Amino acid sequence: MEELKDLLIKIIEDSLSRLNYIFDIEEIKANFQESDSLNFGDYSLPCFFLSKKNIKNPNEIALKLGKEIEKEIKKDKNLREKIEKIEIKNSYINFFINKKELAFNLINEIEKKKEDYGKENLGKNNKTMVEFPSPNTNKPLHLGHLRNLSIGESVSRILEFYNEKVIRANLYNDRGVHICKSMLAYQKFKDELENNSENIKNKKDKEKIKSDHFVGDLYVLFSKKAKENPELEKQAQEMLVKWEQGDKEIRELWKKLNSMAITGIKETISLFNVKHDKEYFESNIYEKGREIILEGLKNGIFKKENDNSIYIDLTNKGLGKKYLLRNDGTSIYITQDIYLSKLKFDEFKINKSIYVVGNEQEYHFKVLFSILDKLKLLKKENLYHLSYGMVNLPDGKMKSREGTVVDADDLIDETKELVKEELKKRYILDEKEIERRSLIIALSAIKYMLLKTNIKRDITFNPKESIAFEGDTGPYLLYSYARANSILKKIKKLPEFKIKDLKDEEIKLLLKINEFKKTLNESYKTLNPSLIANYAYQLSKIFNEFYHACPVINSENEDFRLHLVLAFKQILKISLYLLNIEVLEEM
RNA sequence: GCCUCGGUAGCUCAGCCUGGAUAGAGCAUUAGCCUUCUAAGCUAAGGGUCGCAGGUUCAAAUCCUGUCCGGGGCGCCA
Repeated sequence: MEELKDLLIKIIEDSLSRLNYIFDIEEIKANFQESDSLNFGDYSLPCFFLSKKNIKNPNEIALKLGKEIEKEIKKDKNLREKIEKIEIKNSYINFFINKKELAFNLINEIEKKKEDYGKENLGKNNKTMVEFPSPNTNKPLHLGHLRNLSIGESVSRILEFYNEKVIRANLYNDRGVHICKSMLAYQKFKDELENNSENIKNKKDKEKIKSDHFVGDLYVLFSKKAKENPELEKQAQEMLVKWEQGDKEIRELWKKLNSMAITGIKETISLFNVKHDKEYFESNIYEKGREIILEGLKNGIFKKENDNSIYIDLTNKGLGKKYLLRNDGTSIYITQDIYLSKLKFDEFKINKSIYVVGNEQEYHFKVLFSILDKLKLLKKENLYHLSYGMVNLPDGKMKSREGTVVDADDLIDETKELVKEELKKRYILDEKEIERRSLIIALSAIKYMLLKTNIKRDITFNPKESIAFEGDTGPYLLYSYARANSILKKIKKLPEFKIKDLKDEEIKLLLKINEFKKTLNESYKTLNPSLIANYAYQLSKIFNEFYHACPVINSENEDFRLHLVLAFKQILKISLYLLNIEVLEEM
């Protein structure tokens, strides 16, 4: 395609010369554009830029130049085959490429490469760690974590598709006052929690509360109690001190609750089809990093306050003053992060580190990366904060401590139940198959909902309007896939194909399939899965239009259309794989 | 106050980087289409000061400046 573009630009250049027009080659390149409208051709050249220099009406220029180009194209056999026609519309010269040749090449390439179609070696020298979703261990995952998981996994897959070696890492924030709150509630109000079902949010199965939900319920109960009795906050702080001193009883309780939380969290992560290669625990590293800070102090990168606390002055970078060690010598959050960032590179010999973390922490990462850079420990260009927007509720932010969160497990369960109803309405299936399909469909709905919005933007999720299954949704994509499959199931062996005249719907589908590589490349460069999500939807939409306009089986063009459907199916499958959405052969 | 992200149809969002021909989808509303490959589908209609004001340009939702509104951040919290 690129070659054709260059060829055309050359022709334009020659034609302009022959007509004695004044022009600038760079201007031609800048104005020459691709188009995705069937009416305006595949490429076009607006001629306004020639108007001033040549003191002529742009329409007139387009007309003359267009004719000259047409003559030129007719002379060249290669171009004659590739360019079907050119049209002049007002000040535009529109080029229509030969779709038959495109169709032939595209379909053959997809059938040859199959699930590897679109793969590139751009990232082959990269070993990249992607860290996500790094939860706190005092509560179960919520919808915000699911967005994080969706983005982290999808980005990992996109990187792998371009041949990067990816290490998926998760950092458990398993220590701190937040855990102590759950622990304190356990000591004081455990019985109350268990005897009063109103305190238990996950009511579906009271006998067997999921372990992380139990810890989370304790946390919510703590907050409730602490409102009435502020003394509790103080006690939680005291507990943290005891924890740090290694108090045996406290440590035992901590281990117990932590393990409950982490077990439950892992179940959810695994249900979401994500598997981590490495787990870090804050409790193991929270005291580390002090040596690095002291070293930096010696080198004059950090400064000491009168009270002995240590800080870095980043005022010249607009980041202000940031403390790194307290006056009692203890670490701060960022101190351990400096340590961990370096550890990742040392342990895994990676050369790129991606942090999938919400945009509320942008300042933190700017500071972190600046410090690592100044210390010459790591280079800024190898560190990337993949920042994404918050998931909000219609009345504002989700707050764990108040219990106003959309719980991940509950959402998956509830969505699954709705899918089951839909399935029962439509098809007769045994219970096991309903279970299997409903989970896949429910997850597709949730994942797609979370990935289709540009990652930079906040999402407003309305729990009252349950997750949709129609229109721009995950199930629509799965449905389109299953539809394509049901056509292909009808034939035993794929015939050879010839391409006759193409209908608009066939051309549109071809052109959209042809866009896949470009979209994928863009999403790799920008680490933005939403581009692929939107592409998958547009592709499916065009397929459904094709489906209605062009019968396949027993049609005159059956052979070609079968191959076209197969190509569509392949591209949609790859797209969905990159979004971590599993497909169903039958809906 | 400073930094940052956003403001496009009633609602949820594409498009903006890299300016181009009538601004696109979905939901919701209305009207159609299932003896033919899966109706979780398709077709059509209505619905727009692209926050506002300037500027650059032959051409601005897109670039620049200012401004208003909203989110987030600016802790020896994590």
